[in-house]
Amino acid sequence: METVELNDREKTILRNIINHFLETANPVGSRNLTRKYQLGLSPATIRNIMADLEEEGFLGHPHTSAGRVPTDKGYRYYVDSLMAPPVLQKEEKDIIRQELKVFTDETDELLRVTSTLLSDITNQLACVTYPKIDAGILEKLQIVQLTTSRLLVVVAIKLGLVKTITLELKAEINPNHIVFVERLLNERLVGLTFSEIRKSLLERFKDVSDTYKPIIRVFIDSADKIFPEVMKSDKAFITGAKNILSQPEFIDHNHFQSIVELIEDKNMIIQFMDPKNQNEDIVVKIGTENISRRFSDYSLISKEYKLGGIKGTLGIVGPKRMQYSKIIAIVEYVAEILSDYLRKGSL
Amino acid sequence: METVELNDREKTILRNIINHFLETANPVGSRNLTRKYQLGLSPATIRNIMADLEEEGFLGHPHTSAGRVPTDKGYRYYVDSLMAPPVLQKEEKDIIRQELKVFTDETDELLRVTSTLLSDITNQLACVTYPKIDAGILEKLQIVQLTTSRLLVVVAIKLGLVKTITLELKAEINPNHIVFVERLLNERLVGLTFSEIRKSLLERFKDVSDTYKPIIRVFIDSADKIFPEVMKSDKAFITGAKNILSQPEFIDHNHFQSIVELIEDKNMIIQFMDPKNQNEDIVVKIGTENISRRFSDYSLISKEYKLGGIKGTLGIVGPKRMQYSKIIAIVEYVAEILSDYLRKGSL
DNA sequence: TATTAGCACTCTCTTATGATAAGTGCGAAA
DNA sequence: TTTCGCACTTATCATAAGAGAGTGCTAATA
Repeated sequence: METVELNDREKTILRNIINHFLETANPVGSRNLTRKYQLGLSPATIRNIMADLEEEGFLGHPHTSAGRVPTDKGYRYYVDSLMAPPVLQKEEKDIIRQELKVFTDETDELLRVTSTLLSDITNQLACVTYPKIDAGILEKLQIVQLTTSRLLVVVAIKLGLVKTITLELKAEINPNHIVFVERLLNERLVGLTFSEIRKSLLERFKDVSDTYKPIIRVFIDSADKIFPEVMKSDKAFITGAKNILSQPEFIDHNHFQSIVELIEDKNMIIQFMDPKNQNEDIVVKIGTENISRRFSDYSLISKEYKLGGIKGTLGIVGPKRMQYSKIIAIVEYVAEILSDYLRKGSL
Repeated sequence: METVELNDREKTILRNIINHFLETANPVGSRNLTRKYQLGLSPATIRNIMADLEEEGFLGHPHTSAGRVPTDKGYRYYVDSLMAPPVLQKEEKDIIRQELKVFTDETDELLRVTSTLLSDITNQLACVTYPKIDAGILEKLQIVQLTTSRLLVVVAIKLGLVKTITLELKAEINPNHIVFVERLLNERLVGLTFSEIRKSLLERFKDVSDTYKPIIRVFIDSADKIFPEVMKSDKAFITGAKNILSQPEFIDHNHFQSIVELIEDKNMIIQFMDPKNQNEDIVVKIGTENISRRFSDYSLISKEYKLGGIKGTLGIVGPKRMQYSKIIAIVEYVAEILSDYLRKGSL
């Protein structure tokens, strides 16, 4: 795709068209545009420019005699070069900071609140994934014996996250053995990342004497559960369906239903937000820029949040027609605050 | 409300009308009825009977010249006296039992799978609440020290459920104190139900020496979190929105949206299924029989499942037009299997 | 007396029709 | 290069007409 240089007048027109469309959701015509913005140009001139912009692929027609609508390329250009820079007012920042000052030590609750906040203030479908503890470093492992054959394993990750798993054993267990195994596991695994542990677990405990073999065996077999890639099978919080559904693009029944399916099948969105596609910066994917065909009518704005080496993703999904500038600013700020909170906060 | 006795012919007609409506979702007319069922009666006669049934309040008209539609009273009579008895085929039972044989020790996962199963086979919105551990008996309490000022409390309930909570302390803690406090808590609380503990906690630890007071204090302050009424704040699994939304009664946009709000605000449904309104038997609430105005267009079928003294609720919500007989049988059987599983199973 | 036939009437749903409004594209004028 | 004027296109809305399904009532029938 060749890069086309737009002159100032074209830029202004394109910016106005998109701004107008973002507000009204109606295809914007030349007449309408001159009435709303003082451009010192007649509708006919605007039409000529519009025709040029359409030629270049920034605009489209729903049908011959409708107004113009931005294409994905148009949105992209808008986000990159035309829109107002994404900044938040001090008051808006204050609100976000306030809302996230929840009293909770539960990761669950914190992430849920974050997601709700994000969906409420952006009016979009929000998603906050669990942090990928894959890169987390094991700080301490403790075993609590629940019954003669059931163990609760407490896994503490550096910097504050805690995870618990119950293990079922076939035979009864000698409490003394547990103490020994616990010490052994700690001696050999503390300081390693989860992914290192999963890879090398078998190797590291080859030498264990037959007395403790059965117990160690269970740990090795359950390694994927105890030291998983992500924190939970139910890997994300998704909120705000009602926001997105009340938008005018969803008068259509099919769209409606596809969104509902999306919400119920969290995996779709989670994949969509896969941190693999994520770097330090905020990610904005517009329409067909998304890998999956199913999302070609939506835009995604997401950002990584992190705590040391442990990363998660948060963001929003919505119709392509959205207030990019404002929402980008919000997503960025929420990610920042959440990272701060995880670093300093009680969690 | 006076009880009206219907004669056999009226019963047959009413049953046929409702059965037909359940299938087609269209108001059923006299002509249509004679064509489908061999009744040995002319449309005119049927019309007379229909008029009688409408007089008694079992049927209604959407408008003057439409066919008849069951009223809530009609459905109620149908469920109580007309429909085929709710029984499942052996194969159907087998499928349910198979599906619930998931390999998991996590309560979360089990309940989620149950909810998914329920919504899939009933084609309705399914809900499975967390068990009310209020009546659960404390079996054992263990404290794991995560850092100098953070504790993980492991609460084991008789019969297999486990709950963990993290506590944040203001001051640093002496590990020896923890061992002492743990013993003390166990000595005085094991064997009591959660609700007993919450009520009497303060009283029971009045005499504790000043050395341990601060730690005990934290436990007393967090009693509602450690020994809560329900297992989790996020108290239920709700699945199957797409099923319910694909039904013909949801062509209407408003209905659509209200359902989506419902799914996001789990509290509504949970209250709706409140075990207080629940006894041993299956509960069927039709339309306006529901307390909340918001549910007057829906029917609820729910049943308690239990494990010793600990009870939860599971069930479905859907449009009043549903296959009552089949769904009642399914809900009943799933509750039974889940109770069995919780009693005998690995959980 | 219970049942049926016949008929006028009502309401919804679909399709056709025409008018209106918003917008485009293009040739010609400024 | 910009603007004007004009023919043309398309969506939207309201209205009208006709078909289809069903009811309610009266009169005839078994």
